[in-house]
Amino acid sequence: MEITKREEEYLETMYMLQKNKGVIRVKDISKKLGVRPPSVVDALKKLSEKGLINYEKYDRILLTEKGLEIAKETYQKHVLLMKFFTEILGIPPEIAEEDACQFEHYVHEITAERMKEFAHYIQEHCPYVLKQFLKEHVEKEGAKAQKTPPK
Amino acid sequence: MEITKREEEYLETMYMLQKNKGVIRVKDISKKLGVRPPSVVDALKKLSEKGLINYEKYDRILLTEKGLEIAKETYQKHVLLMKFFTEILGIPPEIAEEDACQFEHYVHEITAERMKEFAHYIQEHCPYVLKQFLKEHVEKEGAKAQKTPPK
DNA sequence: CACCTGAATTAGTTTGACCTAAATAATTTA
DNA sequence: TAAATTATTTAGGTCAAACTAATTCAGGTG
Repeated sequence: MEITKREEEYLETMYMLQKNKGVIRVKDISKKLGVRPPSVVDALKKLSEKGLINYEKYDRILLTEKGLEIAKETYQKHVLLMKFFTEILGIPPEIAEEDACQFEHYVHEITAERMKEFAHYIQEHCPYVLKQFLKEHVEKEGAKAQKTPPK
Repeated sequence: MEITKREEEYLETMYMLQKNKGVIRVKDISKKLGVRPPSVVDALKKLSEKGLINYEKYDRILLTEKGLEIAKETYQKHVLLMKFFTEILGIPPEIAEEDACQFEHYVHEITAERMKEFAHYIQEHCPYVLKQFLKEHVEKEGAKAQKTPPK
């Protein structure tokens, strides 16, 4: 049984809900993924058939061992990509979030790993150059974040 | 009318065929995208309805102004991502190719642009650190490429 | 010029992922 | 606890993107 990118997304979302709210509800998945509740139920049934979650209707939803594993892997890639986009490239969080949310499902293991290594390497070996790059390219967001306007 | 990621992919492929072979054939699109010819024909009809290509059955296929524009944009992102993955991260071309092929359809303009700027910045401001990073992380491919084994 | 082959197309299905509207279950509250 | 509200589920679509099998067309060759 193949697992689709979208199913990965569902698993990751459920994992995060579990972590943050302690419980996984259809409504919350629906909200997070921007789809209607019936679509979530469809997905839950398929994930259940594939043995990635335990799901009985009107009952609580739980990730299985296998589902959890996939969710965690995906989530880790997400975090790693977010760090790269925000800390190295200086992309605003909302945009980085969207980019990461897509790329996490496609990026090869080696590429993800290399991005992490690169980030560390640069942060260690030329932090000043990185700082300078960010300063030169992140004026707008810096300005927006400014709570007290210069008088 | 919305344009899908997959349609973008078709346009990009046709653009490349046009550039390389001078003519766009169903069979070649089929081969490049790894789908059967009828699927290509389906796609061509839709793209034609959306005004992105000129297509009459059994006739030659041409990108319209609008189709060409989208194809070029996508292609440019592809090239840029390839450069980043191979020249900055040292990812092997075949893998970089696959990553780029997906990400090019999702990445935000700002992120793509920033990657380009970052690449230039690093190459200019700390080329030695970059060289060192690549040397330390690209041993395997280097070894594989070695035609004459050290005796 | 008729035939053959390979390319392109049509017809008819399938699958994933979504939707709306309507029904049912669970939970809250008066 | 009965009624009202909210959450979840079912039923019945739609749409994009693919597929196979069968058909039609175009170009080259005997």
